Amino acid sequence: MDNDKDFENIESSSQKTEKRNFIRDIIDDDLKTGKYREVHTRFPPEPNGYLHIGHAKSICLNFGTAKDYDGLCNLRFDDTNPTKEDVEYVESIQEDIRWLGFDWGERMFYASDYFERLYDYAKTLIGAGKAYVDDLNADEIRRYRGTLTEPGKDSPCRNRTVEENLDLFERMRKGEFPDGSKTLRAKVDMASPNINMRDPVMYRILHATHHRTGDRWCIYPTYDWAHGQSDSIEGITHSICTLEFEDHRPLYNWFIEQLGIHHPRQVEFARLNLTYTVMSKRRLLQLVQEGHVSGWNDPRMPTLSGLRRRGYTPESIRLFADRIGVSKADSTIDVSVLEDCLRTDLNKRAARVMAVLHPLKLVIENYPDDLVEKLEAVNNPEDESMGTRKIPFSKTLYIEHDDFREDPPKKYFRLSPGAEVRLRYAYIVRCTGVVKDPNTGEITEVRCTYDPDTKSGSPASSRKVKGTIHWVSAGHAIDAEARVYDRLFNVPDPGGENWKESLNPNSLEMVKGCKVEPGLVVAKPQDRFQFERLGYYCVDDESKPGNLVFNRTVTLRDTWAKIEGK
RNA sequence: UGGGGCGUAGCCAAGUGGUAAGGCAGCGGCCUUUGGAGCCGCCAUUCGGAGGUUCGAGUCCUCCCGCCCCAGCCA
Repeated sequence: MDNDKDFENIESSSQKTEKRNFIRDIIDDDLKTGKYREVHTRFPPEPNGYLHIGHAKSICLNFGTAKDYDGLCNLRFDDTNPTKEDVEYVESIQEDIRWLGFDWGERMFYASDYFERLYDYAKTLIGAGKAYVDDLNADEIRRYRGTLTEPGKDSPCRNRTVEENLDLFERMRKGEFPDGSKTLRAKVDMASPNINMRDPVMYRILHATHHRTGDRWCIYPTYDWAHGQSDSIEGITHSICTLEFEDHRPLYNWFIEQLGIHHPRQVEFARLNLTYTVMSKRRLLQLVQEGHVSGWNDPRMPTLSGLRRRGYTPESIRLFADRIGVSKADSTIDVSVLEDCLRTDLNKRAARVMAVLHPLKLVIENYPDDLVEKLEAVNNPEDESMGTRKIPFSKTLYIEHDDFREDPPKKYFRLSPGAEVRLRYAYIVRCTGVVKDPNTGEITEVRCTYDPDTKSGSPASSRKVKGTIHWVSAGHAIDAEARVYDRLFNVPDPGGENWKESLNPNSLEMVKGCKVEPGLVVAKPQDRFQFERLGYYCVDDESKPGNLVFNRTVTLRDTWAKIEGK
């Protein structure tokens, strides 16, 4: 409930007034004509991998649409292939959907719940002369299938009697035949221009242990056979799926019609593609297995667990799903859309804090040696209710290395010899010089003087200076590590066979020796902050008291980088 | 070249015969103790192309072009 409220607050204006898309048009029509009386959808993942942002689009669509129409959405695991599936995945999938903010109530199902029923349905089809046991092996089936331009030809087994088919099918179930030696096929049309109708396989023999049914079965339904009937059994009204299943729809309809059971309506939409990443399970699995990333939840991964660890919020992902819309046109969304959704959300709720990633010592020559002032800082200028805090200020500070240039370019508003800058929430200082390492020439310290009249909040503080920089007090700051993430790939579309060549070698920079304001001692994993002027960071799961680790979630919009880049 | 889909701005996307919403990106400006945020403005005489119907076409018709998917006992 809270989530919904927050979410609505994010997107205030025009966009959220009404979500329009072709699927809602279809539903409106079905409701109006009385084809269906309510809306019942389902999200049907195969538990063979972790969910990614593309699944999030589907989850938001299925759960979101059902909710908006006061309908229901089931979670169903399409677990028809025991050789690829695992409980590890069914657990992570549930966790990710819940985290995203959706709830399937008591309606969590498995296709394997229906194995017995599917078996009976199959016998019904056999009895009606609409399915047969085939002795052809995989290779032979492929050859008999024909090609895109030539029709297939009938299997020699196609005209077995009902009795023989029934007998053989029962013996398949009993385990009398080895893997791959027989299949049950639907008897449709080997000459159909739609290859999916050329007697598709319904059951294959697989002596494999299933993560739920164990060794009870040695024949398993194919997806094509199981999916539509599972939807039907659950009373699904709208089976929303991706485009590649569009030409399977005639087959699914055929099964349903032969069986005379509840007929869901399948609607297909275009799957999500995002720039600078890959989305296929095969490739994601490869990234994990070959060690290009640390795991499924590596913060650079487009998986929900990766995005979560990176610091993405469920609200930002739901907003994203809303903004990109749904259509049937193949599309690739610019990752900046996702990033903007995140900033929109975090800007309103992340507490501001000062952190220096690359510390450079700044000494205020005319500041008393032992004085420590507690200065008041605003926690979030976007939300007054988040209050203020006190931060210590002293003679020796750390500033960002980037915020000082000995030889500043034009329009550089930060510190340089002779220049004045505002120290955020503190004083205006003027740079008086630098101290260099006599051997390396490296700047080890910046010297400055401060103007005591310009303390933040005092009347004279209204004096304008061009720049404001962040800082921490050297004697009070605590150490931290920052993991600065960048896009996983160097190119917008890492497609083709050589996709791994465009992996970004600099997608992770470990920055040790960061200095952060003392209040952060209490930060716990998943806490999110805005490091002022730098970006949004969240505490990593590996972070421990005394060994703080922050992940950079996303940078702030950086106008200066843009100017300097030109 | 069989079948199924899809083409509206750099990227998405509304639009349902009445004169091209919105978002992201980009570009100007205002404002600012975050080069953040916010605010204002600009950004499609035209909807893949060509014909046709109509007083009127992104929407209807015809032809053409381009892109995606399908020949797993994967999903």
